[in-house]
Amino acid sequence: MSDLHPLSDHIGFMLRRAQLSVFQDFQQRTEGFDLTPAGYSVLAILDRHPGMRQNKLTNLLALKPANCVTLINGLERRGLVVREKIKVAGRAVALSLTGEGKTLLAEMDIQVEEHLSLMRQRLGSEDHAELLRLLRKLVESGGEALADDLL
Amino acid sequence: MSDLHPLSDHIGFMLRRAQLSVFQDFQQRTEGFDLTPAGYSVLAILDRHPGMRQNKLTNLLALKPANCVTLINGLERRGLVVREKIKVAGRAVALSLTGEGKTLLAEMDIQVEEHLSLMRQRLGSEDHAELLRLLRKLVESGGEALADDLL
DNA sequence: TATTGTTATACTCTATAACTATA
DNA sequence: TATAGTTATAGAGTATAACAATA
Repeated sequence: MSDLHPLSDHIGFMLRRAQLSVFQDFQQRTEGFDLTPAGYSVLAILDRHPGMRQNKLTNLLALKPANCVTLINGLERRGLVVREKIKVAGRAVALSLTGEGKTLLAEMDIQVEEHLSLMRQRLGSEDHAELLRLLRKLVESGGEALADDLL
Repeated sequence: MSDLHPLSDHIGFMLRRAQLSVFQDFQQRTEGFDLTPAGYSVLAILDRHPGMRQNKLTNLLALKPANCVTLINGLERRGLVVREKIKVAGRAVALSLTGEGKTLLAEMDIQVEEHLSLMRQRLGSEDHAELLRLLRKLVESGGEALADDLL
């Protein structure tokens, strides 16, 4: 097992390298949509869970609240997302996609699906599924809930 | 398969989450050494491959040359690494650890081994090996050579 | 003169603390 | 007054282009 690269069995290093490779393909394919992976994530989540609070979104994406604000501001300014005040606690806000947001997401999803396809192709279907399983296991074993109490 | 988190089968998203989790543990355990994961990587590689050129290091770590300079500057200023001019081509430089660099690395490696142990424990030995294999496969299938022509 | 390294700089991401608004 | 969000700001990480030094 290659002692060639002394870091090739450091999980953190390999995760970084893998992420680099995957993000690069993602970004190339979604050029022109002017959405970072993070921005895309927001749209993708709000599409399936409209009315989600910023709070919750922050947890699901593992962002800091302050940075989430900036992210949403940008999406709102572009008319992709709306904030609606709700009466639950404090300053709470419900987030949803606008029609424009849904449209953009749908268009972008075509590219994203191709991206996911290529990743699956690069690994082979079986290994691809296995990798996802292992990543979930790693994250969850670290005490991070992936889906938390989603609702 | 949880449609709970709409992104849990996006490889890029999961890689980010996993890296977050792994790096967090790495950083906690190596607090006090005042070395980022990148800085550690440099020491670890130079320890096993003394005399390596900056050039090559840049490739192995997937850094930009300009950023590698800054990184090495810091390590050199701290007396952990030395640059020696060599006569190959252009401005070429050979990098090596100083005694101090070796000492620091050795101390840090104790913590790093504990970190790697925990990761192995979190996944189980078998899954841990499997994850490494899949990450390597993913990176290499992306056209990135992990060990290149290392020498 | 091609190769390698360096400088300067800017942009994005992430992190922290202090502040605001509302049930 | 606890909760949710916001502002301001600083630091790390990463990217690009133009430049310098040497075989």
